[in-house]
Amino acid sequence: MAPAAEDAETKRQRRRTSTAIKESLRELSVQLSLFNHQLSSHVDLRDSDLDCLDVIQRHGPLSPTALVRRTGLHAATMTGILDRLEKGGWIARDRDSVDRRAVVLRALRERNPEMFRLYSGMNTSMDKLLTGYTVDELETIADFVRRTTEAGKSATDDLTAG
Amino acid sequence: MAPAAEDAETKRQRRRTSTAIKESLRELSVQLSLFNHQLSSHVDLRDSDLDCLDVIQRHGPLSPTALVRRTGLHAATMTGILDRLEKGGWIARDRDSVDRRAVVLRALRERNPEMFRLYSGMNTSMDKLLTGYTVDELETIADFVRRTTEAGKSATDDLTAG
DNA sequence: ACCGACCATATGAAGTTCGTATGATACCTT
DNA sequence: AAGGTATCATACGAACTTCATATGGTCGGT
Repeated sequence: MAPAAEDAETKRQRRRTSTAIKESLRELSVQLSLFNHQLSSHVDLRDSDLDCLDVIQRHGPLSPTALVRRTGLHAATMTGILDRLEKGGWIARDRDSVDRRAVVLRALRERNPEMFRLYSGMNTSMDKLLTGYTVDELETIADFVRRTTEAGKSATDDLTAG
Repeated sequence: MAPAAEDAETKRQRRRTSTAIKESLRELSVQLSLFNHQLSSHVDLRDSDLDCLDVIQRHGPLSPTALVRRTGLHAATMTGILDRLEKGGWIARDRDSVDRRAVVLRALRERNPEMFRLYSGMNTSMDKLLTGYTVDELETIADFVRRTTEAGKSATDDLTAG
């Protein structure tokens, strides 16, 4: 925890490091986006398709409308994304048993090994990188990443609305 | 620093936390990509355009070819991206004074305030979030973000080549 | 049983992507 | 110094993607 009061030098350092983190985070974002782009082209999908696939895997099963709300993408665009994901065998579209207008998106597992292989370089690098930290540091990092994701979600929602 | 030897319980915890970090990182990546998408549409650009703009701002001035190499995007696609960035007043294309085939890309500052405003929500959230950490924790985080970016760069290059 | 709301997708215009072609310039080899 | 090859940025065009709007089916309240 940060102490109740900090001396001037500490405050200066805090400000400098915070700025560095925010700048690096933007650079990380760019780099991950380029990584994602390479990933996409290797499996014959567009960049956002993988984003949607990830949401379906993580938070599914869910409906196209729910996915539209969560991602902020256009509904008609989503139909195209889901067409590609379905054609590629990444997801299934099931009819909702209750609401017959609705569709339920379910992630399939068939192509996971293929995906895992594309991730293996990044995965190995991360494992190596993480061994350099204490368990306490790892928990700090885990917490930071989770909370930054939350911040990203709010910021995205604000832009989607505004 | 991690101690030379860890007991079994600590090892278990380390493994669990590392996995959590990697999973959260993927989620962060998705969230940042969706944020980036909203950002892009607000300034009438495509997602990758902002990635390229960021690289030009951070590592420029540089040539289209250098940018193609750094990002792994297709050269013909890059022409389109640069057309949009130039038309929008984000960058200038200067002729290289030495190599007359070449072009040098230079970031302009005119629209930075506009961009800054779109970032302000995320920026404020991050500032709030970061006050919850000690200076030592902040440095751990800064280091982690930098090294993860490096890992991402290598992993991207591997996919681009392979 | 109606009616307004909602769900997913169809439609088509405008724009994007990417393999390949082009024209200009640089540089190496002899 | 001239020829040939490589490299630079962009043009071209076919295939595809995106998105505003339209459509047809289904739901739920009254």
